[in-house]
Amino acid sequence: MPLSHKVFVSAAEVARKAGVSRSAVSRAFTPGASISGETRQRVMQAAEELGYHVNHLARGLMRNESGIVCLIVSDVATPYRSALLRELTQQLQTAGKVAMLVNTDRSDGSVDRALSQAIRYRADASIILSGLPDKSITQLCLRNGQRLVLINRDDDQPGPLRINLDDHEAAGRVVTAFVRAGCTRLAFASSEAGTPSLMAREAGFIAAAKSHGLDVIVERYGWTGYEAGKVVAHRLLTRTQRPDAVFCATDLLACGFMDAARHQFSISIPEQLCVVGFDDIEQSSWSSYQLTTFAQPVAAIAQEAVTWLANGSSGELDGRSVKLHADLIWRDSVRGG
Amino acid sequence: MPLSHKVFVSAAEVARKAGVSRSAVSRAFTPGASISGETRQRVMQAAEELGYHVNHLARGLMRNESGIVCLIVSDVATPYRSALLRELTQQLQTAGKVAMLVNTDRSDGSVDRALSQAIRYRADASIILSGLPDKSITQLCLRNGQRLVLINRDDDQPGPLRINLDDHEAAGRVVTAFVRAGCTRLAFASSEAGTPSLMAREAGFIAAAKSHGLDVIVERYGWTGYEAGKVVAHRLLTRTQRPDAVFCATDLLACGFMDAARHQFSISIPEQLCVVGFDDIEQSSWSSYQLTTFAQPVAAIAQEAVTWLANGSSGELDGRSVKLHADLIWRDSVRGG
DNA sequence: TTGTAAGCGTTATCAG
DNA sequence: CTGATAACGCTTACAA
Repeated sequence: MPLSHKVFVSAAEVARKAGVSRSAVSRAFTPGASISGETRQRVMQAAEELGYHVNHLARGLMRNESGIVCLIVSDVATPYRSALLRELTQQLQTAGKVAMLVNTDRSDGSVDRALSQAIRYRADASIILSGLPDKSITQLCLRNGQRLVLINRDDDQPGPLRINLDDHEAAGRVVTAFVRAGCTRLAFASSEAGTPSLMAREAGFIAAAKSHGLDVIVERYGWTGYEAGKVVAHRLLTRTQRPDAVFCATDLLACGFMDAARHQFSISIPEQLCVVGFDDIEQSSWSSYQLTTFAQPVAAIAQEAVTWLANGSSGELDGRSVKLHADLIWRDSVRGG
Repeated sequence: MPLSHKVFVSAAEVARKAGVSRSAVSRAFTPGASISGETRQRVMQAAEELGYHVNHLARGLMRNESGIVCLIVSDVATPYRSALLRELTQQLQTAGKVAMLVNTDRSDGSVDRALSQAIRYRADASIILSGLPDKSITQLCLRNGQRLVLINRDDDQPGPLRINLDDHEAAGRVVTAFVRAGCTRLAFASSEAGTPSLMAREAGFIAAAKSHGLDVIVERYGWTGYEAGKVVAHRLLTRTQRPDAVFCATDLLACGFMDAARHQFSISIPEQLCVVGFDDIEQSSWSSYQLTTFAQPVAAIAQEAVTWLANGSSGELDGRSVKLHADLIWRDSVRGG
């Protein structure tokens, strides 16, 4: 138990030292407040000497605005997730907010518990990168004036800001690329996670293939990571009719897939097999992979979220649905780029 | 500007609905408080129905303990950093704390600004993963009862908990491995970041080499990442006396180094060149690299930090220095593992 | 522009 | 075990 006998210096002490009232101190630290330059100077100097910092807990209590934005995410250590996280925290900071990071696992109610945490700390908003909250808790947040951003969750509840990519359409472009490269035996490599983005990519790929008169072999395994890519590669590449083009739902999966294809099956990419991924993680640009893939517009996603948060809520249900474009980055894993 | 006309439900409302006093509500939500099972029931039900959540801003104000721990870090999107971040946030959460994430850049005073943020939110502690704070602000934190953890910063200020690895000694083990593999032309590949860990690895490597009567070629470039590894590889591998063993200060650097060596210089690893890295990021275990490297004991680091925080401060200067061991993970980038 | 005073939602203290 | 009351550190009418 921390005894912590009242250690932080308070505005009252600064006021006393500066010879002004507490309100003056408060005003000195409030951007647009009506205070004379001279008193502000005096206050600031006293604050400096005493090492005073405004208590944002108390300020948040009064203003009914904590400045905290809660980031709810699982698998933080994953390249795409951590890139998005970096972008989000940075933009949040420059917007004068502070990020609270809550890790979720894939267990039931994990996101709901995270949102409760956000409510307890009276976060101004929560940004959800993983999982989907229960409808009831979403309502609770909204009712309490806590704003919600759903990234790549493809939900249709009104209220939250929903930021999504054009996964379906992007997947169609993969088919075009494969067909142009002369591929005919298409496969889709994915995981069993079944997230909206994964489903959309799969559906879009299959639909576009069908319009070209082509079938798609779909293989899914485990969680969307490197290892899953290897497993799926084994399943796909030991078939009698081996595919000559595979769209991997994720770059991480694609890396595992390529490694297995090359090192265990001695298949050369793109000569014998074309591969496309999704996310454009850093590793995709490494010489060992040079993966053709779609770029997650992380900066744009973060900007969309942060500017929406910066503009105060205009009504109860000010949530919109934003669809962002994923650019195809051509590298060397598909013939005829 | 959010109008947010007092939306969150307060303890008073719960008290009224449950027909008890506010204190009863408070007690119902305080683990070891003296309250009868029956009233707790009544309170909890009313709270449930109203959607009440304890306001941690107010609680923190009273208890003088916010439950917030501030994580100060740059380059969050980097594999090793994000892995440590995941571990830290998870363990913090299970310890009942909540993580506040503050991103720093490499500019001057960046860490100090981050610490100010931590102070404003009255964080119970700050964990610093990058950079080093100014001595004055460190003192300010300590004086205010805010605890400090420095990870891999190798500082000697009293007060904070300092968690470091045995970098120097580990680097010595690399030399042994290289010598055993029959290597004689040693090189050290690093960046210009000049962090304590990097310096320790370099010094340890050179010292151990000298004790074997060997010289070390040192090459440093830019910031510690994949690209730097490629640049350093170019410099090292175009020498007339090409090294036959290189210790890379970081796995990310090693990946870039290996890719350049193999794809641009057609050097085979480990036959013609032995490589060792540091960190054991996920990519090091991928088939394309199979890098022999040192494992950062991220779980142990996080545990050390969290348990120290959990045990309340026993005095002003309760900081200790902890030295953790980095295990050498043998893979295929060194001959004769 | 400034000071006074009220109030934000809690918890701690102290009677009962 | 329970309820009133006084803090906690701040902001913000309101009045001067």
